[in-house]
Amino acid sequence: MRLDERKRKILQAIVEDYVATAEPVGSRTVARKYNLGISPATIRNEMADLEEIGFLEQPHTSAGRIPSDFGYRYYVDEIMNKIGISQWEEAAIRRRLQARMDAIELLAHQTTEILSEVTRLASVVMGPIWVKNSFEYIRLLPVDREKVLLLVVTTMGLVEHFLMEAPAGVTAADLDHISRIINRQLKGLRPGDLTRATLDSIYDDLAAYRRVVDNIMDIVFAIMKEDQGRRVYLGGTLNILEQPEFRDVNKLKDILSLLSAEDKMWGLLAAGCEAEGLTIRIGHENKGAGINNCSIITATYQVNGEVVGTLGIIGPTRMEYARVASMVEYVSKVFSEVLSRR
Amino acid sequence: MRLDERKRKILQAIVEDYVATAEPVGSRTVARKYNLGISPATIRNEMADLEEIGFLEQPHTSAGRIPSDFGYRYYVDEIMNKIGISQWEEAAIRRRLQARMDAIELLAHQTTEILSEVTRLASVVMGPIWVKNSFEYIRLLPVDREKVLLLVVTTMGLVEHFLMEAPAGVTAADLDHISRIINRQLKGLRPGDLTRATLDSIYDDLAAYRRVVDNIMDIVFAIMKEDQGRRVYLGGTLNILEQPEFRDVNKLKDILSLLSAEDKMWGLLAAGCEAEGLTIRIGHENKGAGINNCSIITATYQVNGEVVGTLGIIGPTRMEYARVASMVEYVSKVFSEVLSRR
DNA sequence: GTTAGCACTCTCTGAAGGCGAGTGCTAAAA
DNA sequence: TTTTAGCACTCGCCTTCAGAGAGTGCTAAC
Repeated sequence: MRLDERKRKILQAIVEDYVATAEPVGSRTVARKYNLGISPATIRNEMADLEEIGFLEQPHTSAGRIPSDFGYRYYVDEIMNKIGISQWEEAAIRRRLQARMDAIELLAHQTTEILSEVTRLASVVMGPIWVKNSFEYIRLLPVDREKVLLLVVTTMGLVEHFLMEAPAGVTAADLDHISRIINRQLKGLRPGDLTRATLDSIYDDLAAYRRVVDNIMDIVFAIMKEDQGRRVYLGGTLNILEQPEFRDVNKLKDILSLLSAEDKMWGLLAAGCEAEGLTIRIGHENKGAGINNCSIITATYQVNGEVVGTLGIIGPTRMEYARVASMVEYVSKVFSEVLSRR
Repeated sequence: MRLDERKRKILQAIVEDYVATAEPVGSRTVARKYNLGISPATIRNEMADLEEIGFLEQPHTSAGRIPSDFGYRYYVDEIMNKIGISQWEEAAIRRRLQARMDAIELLAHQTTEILSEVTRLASVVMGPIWVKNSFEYIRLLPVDREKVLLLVVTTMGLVEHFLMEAPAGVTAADLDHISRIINRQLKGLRPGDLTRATLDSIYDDLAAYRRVVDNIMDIVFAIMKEDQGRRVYLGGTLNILEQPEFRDVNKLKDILSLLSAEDKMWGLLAAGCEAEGLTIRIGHENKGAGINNCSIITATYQVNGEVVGTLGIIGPTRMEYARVASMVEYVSKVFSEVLSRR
């Protein structure tokens, strides 16, 4: 199907305007916004033609036109310009995908999923606060010609392990040397304590192993950097749609914007951290947050006996407190166990 | 604040009815559904009292009552029965939290998040199909007195690693022996090929190491079991709320039920697997699925050159095809790279 | 102290009518 | 022959209004 230039231009204008506004596009709009040098009446004629061959549709007699599936298809195949994405966007995507995720992050994610599944509410896990946690030591174990296992152990007995690549020339003795130096420099450091000077000093001492050390410090740094703990994991956010109180679009917007504001969520969850165990906050008791008609049930969780965070659910004040509280409590118990055992 | 028994009963009835129905509760309803042996008129009097002390509210003059925040607070503190959760539920939670998640799962999750962030649409990653993948070998490396590193290598060059506990008595020689036996039995097996007989045979040969072998086979089994690949990862589902086409609650329900139906989603995504590279399916072109007005853009991803799955986004037919297609394509490229490099 | 009866209040629903956006057609202009 | 201006017409959206229904508060009787 071949369209003349003018029809293509009009189809393009309609598709792009509709994509941008989600409103049916009228002939006047096309004439005004896209200077094609023709009058609305002419455009109306062309639009009638485009409708006849099935590229446009009218929701009702006196509305503008919207593209049909076939119209989009033609647009995609014949009209649209394949725009590339910017270097900046590419870099952002690449960086995010290559960022290391640690085991706790994974587990937290898994936990939100379970919590929201059993409670049918939106769930939250506050990433652990590591204030009382500090660097203990790393170990490097050769696995095969190109792979080395890195273990990072902290005072709370948590172990993170990573399989990394290493140039073939690095021997077991080299690895021993590297880990000794790093351990001496970092021993006892808390998240946030890692300074530029320490890093430089390590690189000086290990100049010969630049590539391997790069890899190691990448990981150690990711584990030790301060803001890592300030994460909030969300799950089951779609469950809130099931609640009749959120039929109202405005209330929905309110709670969604709260949920996606990490700092506010952090504040709300940290409040539950004061007392060990279960906390139920009903409606206005969640002060500060711009939410009404919502309750939050949280329970603290522990790593090796120390309270390091909270997890729980958010739902309308109208909720089955007894059932949900038991669920939250139990999940926090198992979560603590699983964390402590690693 | 002390309430007499009858007021407690009435408050309880109202809270529980309102929790269940989300409708203001009238005196008639309380009298009919909760046999308290008193008439609606009496209940009305009591309700007026409860409203006066702030435990109940009236949305408007001639509606039933709903609990206030204080009412819920009293209910939670003084009335509700702390019901435990069933053993069955406990077991389910525990099982889910202790289930192993492999590295690909983690990466897939991360990828959906990135995709939906850059496109502002709901994103999907179809878990890899491992048909052309088979078991190559495991390696067991002692890490310290109680920990052993398990590496599972498959023909596509993928390596999964796990840190597991082992009884102190197991020596390096033992581990060597164990891995030799397991490797001989499993070599070349595909996902789904692992039979009961093979398992039994392994346990026979390694009866002495029952506990360690249990741990290992747990992991290997998780990696090799057939349906593992049939997973679909979702991300950014809340983004669909931003689209004006889903203001309509029914359309919203439609797409949400589609998104949560894993088998249907799998079908839709597998369709994009036929041709390597980018696939754009507009509206009705997504046949079979009960969705209208939705388009799906997917791109295949590879592990070491082999196409093993697809990832992409779902949004209204009204979408910025050019921009979104570029994003999906680029993410699939980086995802392939990251997967292949491990 | 409890209950039946009754007037009253307030929301919800559907119908009716006005408004406005946008079309299709016709006839004139280029 | 193509383009444009003019105009009547259509149809969804919004507001208004009345009737129905649910639930209350008050009063008087039990």
